[in-house]
Amino acid sequence: MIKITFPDGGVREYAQGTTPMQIAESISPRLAQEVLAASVNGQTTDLNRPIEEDAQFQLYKWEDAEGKHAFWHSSSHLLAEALESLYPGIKFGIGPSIENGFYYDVDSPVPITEADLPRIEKKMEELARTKEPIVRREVSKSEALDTYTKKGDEYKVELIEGLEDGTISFYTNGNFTDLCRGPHLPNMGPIKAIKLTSIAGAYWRGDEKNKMLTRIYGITFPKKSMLDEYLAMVEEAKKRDHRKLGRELELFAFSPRVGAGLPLWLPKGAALRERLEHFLRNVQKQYGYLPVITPHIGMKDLYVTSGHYAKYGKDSFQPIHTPDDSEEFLLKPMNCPHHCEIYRFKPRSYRDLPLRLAEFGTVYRYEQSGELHGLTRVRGFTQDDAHIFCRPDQLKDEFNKVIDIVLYIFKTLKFNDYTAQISLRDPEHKEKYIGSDENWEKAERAIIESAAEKGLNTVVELGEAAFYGPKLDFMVRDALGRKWQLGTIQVDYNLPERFDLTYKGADDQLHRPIMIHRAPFGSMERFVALLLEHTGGKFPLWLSPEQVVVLPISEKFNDYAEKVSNYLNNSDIRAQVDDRNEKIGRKIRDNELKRIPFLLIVGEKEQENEEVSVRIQGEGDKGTMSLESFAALVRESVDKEVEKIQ
RNA sequence: GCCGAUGUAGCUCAGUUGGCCAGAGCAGCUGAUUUGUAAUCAGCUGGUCGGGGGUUCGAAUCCCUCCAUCGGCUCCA
Repeated sequence: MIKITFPDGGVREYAQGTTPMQIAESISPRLAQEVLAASVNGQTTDLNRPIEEDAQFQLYKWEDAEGKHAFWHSSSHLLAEALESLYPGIKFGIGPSIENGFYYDVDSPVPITEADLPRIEKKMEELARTKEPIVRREVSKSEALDTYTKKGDEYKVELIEGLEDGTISFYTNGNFTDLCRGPHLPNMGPIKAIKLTSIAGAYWRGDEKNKMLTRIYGITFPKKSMLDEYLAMVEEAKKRDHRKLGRELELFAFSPRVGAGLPLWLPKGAALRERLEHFLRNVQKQYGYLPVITPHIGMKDLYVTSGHYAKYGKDSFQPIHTPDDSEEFLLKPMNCPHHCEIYRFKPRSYRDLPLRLAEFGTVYRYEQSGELHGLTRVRGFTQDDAHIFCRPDQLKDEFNKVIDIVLYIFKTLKFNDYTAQISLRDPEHKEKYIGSDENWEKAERAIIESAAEKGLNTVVELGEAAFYGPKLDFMVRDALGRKWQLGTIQVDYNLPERFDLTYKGADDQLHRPIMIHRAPFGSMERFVALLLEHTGGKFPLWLSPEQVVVLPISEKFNDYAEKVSNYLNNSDIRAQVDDRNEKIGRKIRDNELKRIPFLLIVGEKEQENEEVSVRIQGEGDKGTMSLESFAALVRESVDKEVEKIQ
């Protein structure tokens, strides 16, 4: 007998070789129906793999990530089986489960296009209906190699070559056998609703030097209704796409004549951006930042010195030449070298530090054409940049203060579901980075310690560091679940060395300052994009480009409406009058769709009593109040939204 | 940059076995209406069918090419 310990602490005895499925059945037949995967001693496993020893044990259903992944991973095998029967001679790369569904990378002798997806779906449905079992078999490395060499599948051969003997297993469903670690569903029966969502190219092993395979994405569910719900949710999310809202709310635009990836900020977008800048300037002022301004170009040599030219010169807008061709300039791709030169303006004392130089600096980077994406990835953008030059003993404190700023901003703007990502150097490829091992280790330690001190819930990513130093990035998802880096804090020992920055210490010796790069928004463009998607265009009152629109019932009350609007504008409230010759219902509708926070309806009653009739966006009619109390209401609402820094 | 798809009026979209002057709704303009809490009515304007080249008696429709956009991949100082 073996002892099986459950998550709630309960222990039951089973015969040696009992499978997770049998355990589930022994608990309840209903559970056995719903269970999708199990874990034994923390390792997820197949439901029909015998357990030989005492173990910690857990069953997973659809509600658990592990259950979903087993489900989707099996679905990718189902997709592969369908593909193999429809496209003889097709070769397979990898086919994992992902956050929402799964994909399989294939190399097909005939091109597969979007139009083929329904046919493949049908085949998958047909195969799933037979409830074919998924069978695991452990094989030797030589047998595995032999199988795929014979089949002529060079991708699988390459994968097997990288595996250790004794750890290799095959899974078979129907006529399809795949190299796979598992775990899987016992059979394809539970896969009831299938949707192949898209088809795309993907480099083999993620390396652009390799051949591009065809990647087919899909998602499956145990019930048709769940698929419908998922597809409806995706449709709903698309309505919050910042590119769509940006046009509808007249915030920003692009023009092919100006150039791809070069946003044009429309008046309302510019107003919004100005509010955000103003907000951040105030916060930074309280934290002792000093605003500076630097030019949009710099001599090429500046970036050679910083090391950026060697790394990114080829991927930048190419040099701007003087008329006589004697000198070369670069469109500023980053602000740091300019700020280093400000530091060098005069000799610095230890008493001057930390020196915090801040600039809303517009930079230009030649992003690959396929990478451009609305406001989130552009070729010209404005960083809410600052560089903190400090002594080693100040580093931790400065770093912590920057984290405070980022958290304050995220809290104020209600970005609650961010991920704090610590991006470290890839220890396998140190040659991709500049600077000494010692400095890298110091910098990485500083970030890890600060994040821990601030109680951040972090994930560590190796190989995601900047080439000059490690980073703490605040990642936020867009409406469709894609992750974007917003706030970033970076420790840099390298630029101070390259620019030979020094300060005179209390010991009368010259010392090297440490530099912190930081941008709480990341860039104004990306931040506004994410803010748009998170709010669906319903900005907090303090940020709304238009806070109040006054709607006169008819032309007769235009003068009074104008008077109301003037009063509000004099009280620092952004108000306008909608004096179009339209019925009140029409004006309400149009302004609601523009996400105006407050609508004031004024007619005869209001005019007589110096009152306004108030509508709150999305909430409807709130009744009548005096003009003064309405202004007070707006002021209070704004104050509530922006909590003071303690 | 790579793979695939898309591009028709300011916006959303009809229109392809190649064939009369390319359509609708919304927006815009003009007029009527003077309105009480999510679309008043009527008339009118607006398009080198993304750009260029080609095939054809004839191209929005077929081919080539460039540009832009979308979904991925790669990249992201």
